[in-house]
This record gives sequence, structure tokens and C-alpha cells, in this order.
Amino acid sequence: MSENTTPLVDESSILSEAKQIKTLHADLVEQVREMVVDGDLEPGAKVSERILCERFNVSRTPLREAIKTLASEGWLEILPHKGARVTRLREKDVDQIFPIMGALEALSGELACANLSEEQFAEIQALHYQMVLHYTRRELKPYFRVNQKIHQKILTAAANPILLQMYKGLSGRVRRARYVANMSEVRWSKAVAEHEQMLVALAARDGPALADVLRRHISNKSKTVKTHLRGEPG
Amino acid sequence: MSENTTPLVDESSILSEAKQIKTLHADLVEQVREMVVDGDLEPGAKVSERILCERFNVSRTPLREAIKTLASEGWLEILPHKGARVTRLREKDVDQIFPIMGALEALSGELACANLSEEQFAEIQALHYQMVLHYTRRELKPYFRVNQKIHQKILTAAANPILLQMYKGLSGRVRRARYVANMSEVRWSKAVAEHEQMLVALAARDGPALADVLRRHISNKSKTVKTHLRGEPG
DNA sequence: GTATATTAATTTGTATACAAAATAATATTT
DNA sequence: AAATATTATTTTGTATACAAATTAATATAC
Repeated sequence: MSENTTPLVDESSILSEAKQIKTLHADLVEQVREMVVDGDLEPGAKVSERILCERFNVSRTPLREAIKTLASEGWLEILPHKGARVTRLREKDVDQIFPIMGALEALSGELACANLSEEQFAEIQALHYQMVLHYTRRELKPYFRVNQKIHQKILTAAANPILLQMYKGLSGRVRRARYVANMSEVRWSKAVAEHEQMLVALAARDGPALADVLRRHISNKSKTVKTHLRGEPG
Repeated sequence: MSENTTPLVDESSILSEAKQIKTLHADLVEQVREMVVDGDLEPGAKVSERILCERFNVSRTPLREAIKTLASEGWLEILPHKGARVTRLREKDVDQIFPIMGALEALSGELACANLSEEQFAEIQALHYQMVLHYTRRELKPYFRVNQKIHQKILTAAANPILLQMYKGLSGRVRRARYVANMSEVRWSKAVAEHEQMLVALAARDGPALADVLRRHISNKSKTVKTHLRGEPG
């Protein structure tokens, strides 16, 4: 509800609320991941161990462990003896990732409909209208933020932490591309229309319908991103 | 992650000789993962760094990196300052994992139907009949092996390496449970019937139909595994 | 004898040290 | 001057060393 929450990637809230036991490794995974998500480390950029060690005042050991974890999560690519780079999103990757996100979102829709409480629905509904408002004002950035929250809520309502984790992994990898890819006016209006359908399906707890909308929604998003990727030089 | 998915280093595919570069980290990831899959390390067992270092004649540094990677892949759980354990499958996990596998398999079915060559279909068909033969002879182990191969072939035909990778991650986590869970006679015959339907759908390149069968198939499998898990003490 | 407290041993977490490979810089040849 | 070879520097990969926390063992109290 509060606006200061930077979106996405805070599994700590799900996994363990109050954990005093912290390791540098875990911290570094979180922090470096955030650097990638926020664009402090741009796609394709080299991830220098020395630089990051100095940045965080740690030795190479925990940092390297973090790099390995982030590589496994798909954020970084490791080239043996040449170091790590931020994974760059190619059209090929978009082709692979979006259908998977579609399948996972569709599943989340079905599960959410089965589990959704009236309270949760009300929350999503509120976010929806908030998003529509941003749309009418053509406020892209806030629109995106609320949009993300809605999808997050649905994922959460699905009550499947593993599903949520996997989705976040994929979502993070395409996040920047999604954000950067400006939608056309017509596409934007269609996206909002799709969200209207989501709300209807959610209200009726119609799992298959919601799954269908979500799949179409993300498929369209994929097209937008790909168009944008094509327009940009590698 | 680094089994037979497409290499992250796409430029090297042209040069193609640089595959010989191996790091201890990558090797260890593979070997320890295999130990888990093969049951050399049983679910819930503690993964001692010292033991494994001695086993593979390596220092702790690359081994710990491997452990972090395997934890990220879901094979191990790390308890800070207490070490790593082989992830134990609880009924809750089964409830979460199988629906996701269902969604991913369904997607793979759709994609496979879109891409499947006659040659690939013939291969799957051959495996299918081989599997049926094992069924008639009630040879459970070979049945499972061929079964796995069929699903693997479908996944491969989907031509989506990221999808394959994610599926393998989940599949590995439930592999032992699947294997150990003896099917009842009636369930086994139903499973074979489902496989027949898969072949029909594949032959017709009917994506939705195949997706549907795969989803039902894995849903039934889930029930079997859960029943078995319940029968066993935690 | 059981339970708690204290100490010793092991194990994990992190930092440093050294080896090997890759990159940058310099020199050499044409 | 361009291209190649050679050397120096940096960076990654691995091993070792030390610190902190956990587990085990021992001692003490009841």
C-alpha cells in the first residue's frame, strides 16, 4: 500500500521475516541482484570481482559465491577465466522466457481463483483502479509499478512459493526490457482492457478464464518487447 | 544447469573447440548433483564440506561455490553456520512442484507440437512402444527409464532451453520420490493409457490436446507420490 | 543418574596467498 | 606504420589460514 516500496525481488518477506543470522554471501546475492535489477550494472557489462569487493568491503570468497548463485539464477553469465557479465537479453531469450512466464502466470491465475479471499480480491481491485487512473493520466512509470503489484498479488494469492520464486527469476531477467519498451497508444489501451478482463475473471473466480487472459496478456507484452529489441542495435 | 542446455557462451559455439575449459566449480556442481540424483546423498542428509573435499580431492573454495549453486538450483538447503543438507521432499513441496511441472510440461507439449519433425516423432513413437513392452512385462525400472526419456524428448522438441532447464530442476527434486513411489496396478495401466493419448495428440500435432494429457498425467502422478509420502514416516 | 554449565573439538564463514590464465603494454620484426 | 612476438600487469581459479559459530565432550551441581 505504501509507496516507498521498491517493487520486486524481496523474497525475504516470504522466506523468513526476522532472521538475525546473516551471511555475507546472502547479503551480497541480494545487493548485487538489486544492482542488476536497478540497472547499476547494465546488461552485458562485465562484473569485476575487485570493483565489487571494494564497493562492499568484502573479500573475494563470499562475493564469488554470490556470483555463482546469481549466475545460477540467470542474472549473470560466467565465462571461465574471463569473469562474469550481466546477462544480456536477446530476442531469442525473450522468445524462450515469455512463454514460460505465460504458463506460470496462467497457473497462478488458476490457483489464485481457487484460493482468493474477498479481502485479497478487494486489494487487487483497488490496485486495478489505481492503475487505470495512471493510464488515463498517461503516467507510465507509476502505471508499471502498480501493474507489477497486481501481478505480484495474483502470484501471491496462488500460495505457491516455489512458483513465485521461479516467476520472479524470469521476471527479473526481462524487467528492464519490459520497462524500457514504450507501449504504443493502442497497445496500452489493449493492455488495460486485458486487465479489465482479469478483474472480471477474478471476481467470478473463473480460473480458466483468468489463465487465458494472463496468457494473452503476456503474449502481447512479448511482442512489444521484441519489437523494441529489434529497433535497438545490439 | 550445466548439463545439456545450450551453453551460455554463444560465441564459442562457432569456435566450438573451447569446450575443454573446465573449472573445478562446474565439475563439482555436476558431480555432487549426480550424487544427489543417484541417492548417494539421501534426502535430509547433511552435506559435509570436509567429506566431499576429501572425496574429490579439492579445497573448500570451489566446493563451497558448488554448494551455493546447487542450493540455488534447489538440490540443497543451506542453514547458516550449520551446513548444507539435501533437500527433503515434503508433501507441501509436492503440492507446489507438481502443478508447476504440469504447467511447464503442458507448455512443452504445445511447443513440441509446433516444432516436431517426423523424425523426432518417430523416435518418441519408438520409445513409446518400448515403454509399453516394459509395462506388459511389469519391468518397473526400465519402464521408468524409458518414460523419462519420452518426456525428455518432448521437452527437447519444444526447443526452449530455459524451459528445459527449469523443468529439470523441478524434476530432479521429485525424481527419487517418483521412482520410489510404486504405482498400483490400476494406476500403472492408466498411466500407460495416458501415454497412448499423448502419442495420438503428438501424431496429430494437436498442441492443446497434448497439453491437456500431460497436465492430467502429471496430476495423477502427483497423487501417487503424495499417497506414498504419507505412508512413509517423516 | 539426570540436568546444566563449562570447556574442547569440529565445522562453517571469511580473508588472504599463491598459481594459472587472460588482458594490456611493450618491444621486435617486417 | 602495421603486424606479430614478448613481456608485464591484471584478473580469475584454487588452496590455505584464521575467526566465529556450532556441535561434542567433559565436568559440575542437584
